[in-house]
Amino acid sequence: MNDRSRQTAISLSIAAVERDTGLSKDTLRVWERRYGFPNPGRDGIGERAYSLPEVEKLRIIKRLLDAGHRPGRVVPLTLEQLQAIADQTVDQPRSAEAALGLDDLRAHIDLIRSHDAARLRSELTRLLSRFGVARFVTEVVAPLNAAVGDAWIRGQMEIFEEHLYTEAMQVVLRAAIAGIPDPADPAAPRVLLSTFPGEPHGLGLLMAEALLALEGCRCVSLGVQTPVWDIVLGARACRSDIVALSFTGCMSPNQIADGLAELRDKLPPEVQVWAGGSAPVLHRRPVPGVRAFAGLGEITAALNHLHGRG
Amino acid sequence: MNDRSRQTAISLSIAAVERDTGLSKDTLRVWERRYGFPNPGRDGIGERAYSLPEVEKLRIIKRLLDAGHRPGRVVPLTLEQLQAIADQTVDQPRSAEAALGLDDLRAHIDLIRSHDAARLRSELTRLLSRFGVARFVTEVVAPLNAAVGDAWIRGQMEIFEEHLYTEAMQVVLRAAIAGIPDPADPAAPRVLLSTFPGEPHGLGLLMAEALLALEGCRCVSLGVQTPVWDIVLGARACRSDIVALSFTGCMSPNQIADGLAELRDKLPPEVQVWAGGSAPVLHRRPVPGVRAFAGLGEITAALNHLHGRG
DNA sequence: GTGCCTACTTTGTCCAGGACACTGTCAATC
DNA sequence: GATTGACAGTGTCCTGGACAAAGTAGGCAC
Repeated sequence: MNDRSRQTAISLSIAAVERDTGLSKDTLRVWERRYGFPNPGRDGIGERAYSLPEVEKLRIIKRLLDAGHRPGRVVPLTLEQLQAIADQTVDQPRSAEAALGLDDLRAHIDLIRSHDAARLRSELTRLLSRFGVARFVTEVVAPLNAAVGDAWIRGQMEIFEEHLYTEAMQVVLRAAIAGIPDPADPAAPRVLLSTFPGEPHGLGLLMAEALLALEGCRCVSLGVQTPVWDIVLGARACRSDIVALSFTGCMSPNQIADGLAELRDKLPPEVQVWAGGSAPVLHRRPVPGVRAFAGLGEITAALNHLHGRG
Repeated sequence: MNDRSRQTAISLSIAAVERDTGLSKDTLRVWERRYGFPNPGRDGIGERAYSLPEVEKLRIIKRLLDAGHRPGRVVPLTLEQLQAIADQTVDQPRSAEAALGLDDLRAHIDLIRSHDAARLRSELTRLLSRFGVARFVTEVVAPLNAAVGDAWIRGQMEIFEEHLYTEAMQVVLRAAIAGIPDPADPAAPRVLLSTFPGEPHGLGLLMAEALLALEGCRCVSLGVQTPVWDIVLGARACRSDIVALSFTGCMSPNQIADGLAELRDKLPPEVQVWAGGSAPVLHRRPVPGVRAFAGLGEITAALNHLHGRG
C-alpha cells in the first residue's frame, strides 16, 4: 500500500516492481509459482519484497519478451545466459538510416550524462537547424530515443538522466512544431493525437505531430494517457479524419491490442486509426481496421495514399 | 483475457474499466462485494461485463473521490444524488486577484468546450502578449486552471476537454519560457523542477519555471513523476540550489508529506526545498525544512529574500 | 518441401474470499 | 480546547484455482 519503509535501497514491493518493469502483479505471482523466479523474500507483514538484482533481471526478461522471446524459455535462465541472448538479439538495425553515426550517438548519450541541460538543448537545436524538421525527427530523434532506451534497460542511465533528455527534446520538438504554419487548405486532414492510459511517453506523439504538420495536416494533440472513451469523444468533437496513437514497451501487449480493438469499434468507420511506436505487438498481432506503422517514414506514404484516394 | 467478442458497445471488461476510470481491478471487485455497486453482468465466460451507464457512474464517483469524498458515502448513492453533491462541492472563492473577471473566465471555459484548439491557443497567446509573462501566469493561468478543475469536479467538462486545455496552455507557456533569455549572472540560483510519482500534472511546473526564469534563475526541469531518489541525484548532478516541487489534489496527503520528508532528508541541507500547488496538505501539515508556497506571488518574495541573504 | 488441419502446451488474466495495515472519525479524558 | 484510544472504513496484498487465446508440433494430402 505504501513504499516508505522498503525503498531504503534494499527491496521493492510488488506494486513498485509492476511500475518499474511493466509486468503485472498477476504475472509476477504466476511466474513465481510456475518457474520459481522471481523468488522474493517477505517483509515483516508477509508481503513480497523484491531485491534489486531480481528487478534488474526482470527488466532484461521484459525486454527479451518484447523482442519476441517466450517466457518459458527465458525466465528460468541465469543472468549470464540472458545477457548473452540479449546481446545476440540484434535490435532492429537502426542507425542504418541514421544521420548520426554510432560514435555520434555515443557522444550524445555522453552529453546527456554530463547533465548540462542548456548545452544538450542547444546541441539538439543545432541538429534541428542542420537537418531540417523531417530528417531531424527520423534520423536524429528516433535513433537517439532508441539509444537512450537501450542504455536505460542496461542500467547505464539513471531515471533523472532520461527525464533530462526527454524534457530537452520536448522543448526542441515543440519549438520546431510551433514554427510550422497552420495549413491553409480547409480540406487538410484533421489528425487527433494521444496515447492510452498506461503509456506516459509523449515524445513519439511530438515526433508524429511534427511530421504530420509538415505534411500539411491539421493536428490536435490530447497529450498522453487519454482514456479510450475520451479519445472517441475528442475525435467526434474535433471532427478528426485520423486518430494517431503512439506506443512504447511500457504497456502490455494485451492492453494495446484490446484498447485498439475497442477504439476501432467505438469510432465511426470513416475515421482512420493509426498506431505507431516501438511496441512490437503492433506488427505481431495486427488489429483489423487499425493501420500499424513500422517507421516514421510510413507517415508520408500513408498521407500520399490518403490524398490519392480522397 | 480479451474483450473482442463482447465490446459491441454494450459492455466493458474489468481491464477496460480499470483503464478508463483509474480504479484498480481489486477496488472494483471489493466495491461490488461491499457496496453492491458496481453490479456488472457476466459474459459467456463468466467474467464481469460492465455496462456503459455503470462506467459513467464510476467515473463520476472517481471524480468525487479525487475531490476528497469517501467511498462509503458516495458509492451507494444514486446518479442524481451524486450530481447534487458534485454541484454543491464548492471550492474556495478565488479570482480575487484575477485579471480575468468571472464572465471572462466563463467565456474561456466555453472556448475550451467549443473544441477549437487553434483558436484557444491564439486567444491564450493574445492574453500572454497583453499581460506579459508574470501577470499572465499569476492572473490568467492560475484562475483558469482553478476554473477548469472546478468544471471538471462538477462534471461539466470531459477529460478530453481538460487534455485539450492542458496541451494548449502547455504550448503557450513553453513558448513564453523559450522567449526568456538565459541568465548572464553565473551566480544565478539554480533551480531543479519536478513532481513526485503519482502527480501527472505539469502545468504548475511550467508556471513556476516561467516565473523563476523571469527572476533570473537558471531552471532545469525534469518533467513530471520523478522518483524521490532521482530528484536527489538530479539536484546533485545539476548542483541545484533549490528543488521546486508542484502538487495538485491527485496525490494522497501522506504521499506528499512522506515524500517531502524523505526528499528533505536525503538532500544536502544547503539545498532548499520549495513546494507549491493546490494541494491543501502543504499548509495543513508543514514539513520541517520545506518551504510551502501559498501562491505564485511568493516566489518573487522568496527569491528576494534569498538574494538578501546570499 | 509446402500447405493445412488438429491436438497439445504455454501463458496471461480473471475469479473468490480472506487478511491486514493504514487512515479517518468520534468520543472520552487530560 | 487539545490529545489519546477505540473503532470502523478502505485499498492492496495473499492463495490457489480456472480457462481462453496464442503458440507449437504432429500428421497427412499434394
